[in-house]
Amino acid sequence: MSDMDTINRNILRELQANGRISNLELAEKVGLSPSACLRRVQELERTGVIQGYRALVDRNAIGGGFLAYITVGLSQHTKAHQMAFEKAMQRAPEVRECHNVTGTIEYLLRVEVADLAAYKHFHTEVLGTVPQVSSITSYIVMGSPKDQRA
Amino acid sequence: MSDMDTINRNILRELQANGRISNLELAEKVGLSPSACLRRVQELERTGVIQGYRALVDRNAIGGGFLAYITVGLSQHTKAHQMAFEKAMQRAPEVRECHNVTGTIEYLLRVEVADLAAYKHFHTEVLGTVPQVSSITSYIVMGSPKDQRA
DNA sequence: TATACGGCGCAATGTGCTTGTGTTTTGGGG
DNA sequence: CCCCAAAACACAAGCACATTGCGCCGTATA
Repeated sequence: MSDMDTINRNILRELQANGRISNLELAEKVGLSPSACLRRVQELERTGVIQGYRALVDRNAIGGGFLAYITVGLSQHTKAHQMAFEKAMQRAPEVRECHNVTGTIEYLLRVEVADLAAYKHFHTEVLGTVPQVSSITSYIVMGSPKDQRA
Repeated sequence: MSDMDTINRNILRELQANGRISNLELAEKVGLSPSACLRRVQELERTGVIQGYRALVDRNAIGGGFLAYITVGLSQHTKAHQMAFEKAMQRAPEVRECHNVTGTIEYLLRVEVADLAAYKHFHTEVLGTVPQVSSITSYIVMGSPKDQRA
């Protein structure tokens, strides 16, 4: 296991801010030689601390300008029903995140679609056709004052 | 504006899956020469379609193993109060996302902390000290069957 | 103190990025 | 149907960077 010293924390912070920073620049920022820095990054990747790298794409530019969070309650809480629901969410491309949560409902979804019409389609044709869904509450995102998704 | 043809869509798809793919490999996957591919990527970056690159870090490895979504309702809906609340969220490092949403509440937060104790601290010391907060509902994430955050 | 070990810096090598240039393709008008 | 202009592409050279082997040093252990 790679120990979490200050240098590693700095490396992760820099890579979270800019995943494509060159190893040279990264090494300088954290105060290491390029080789030592690279070895630490590779170790972090190998041990799974760094799970991968993603490009951040503007949703509006690719027809995903409509964003909503949805809470979903199930009428039955058996493992089989949960698995069935989760499978359905896996298949739906509009669903970007599906969290199993505590509270008055069971699931919290993040849904990205092109527009309100597409959202209605998802709401009725996708969520509406999954059995055991007992409650659906939509929270349409009007803006995100803070968004550090990575 | 860079037009969204099939090649560009493929480029974005590949970069969302692997933000550090080499330009050579990316070019081969989308069926272009390396130079043409690089020019398209640069154009996408220049026009803001690609907003940046991030490393995906395992939260458990850096002491952020406790994840929750929180819905927040305000007692007053004036612009000044909203701004004050958003400012407070900007300052709180535990808050990774803050969405302004429609519905029975005003805000949806994504909060990442180390453990339940840290969560309690955030709940009482941070959220509890912001005026105009009238309702707080926590949805603690037990698992994420699907997570395509990027 | 001797020794083993882990982490680091240095240097050389290979790989990929990057840009200028010529070529091909595409679209509109004669 | 052909021609021309503009955009997109492939090719190649130069260069920067990633990558790896090696020796050094500082620390822990017996």
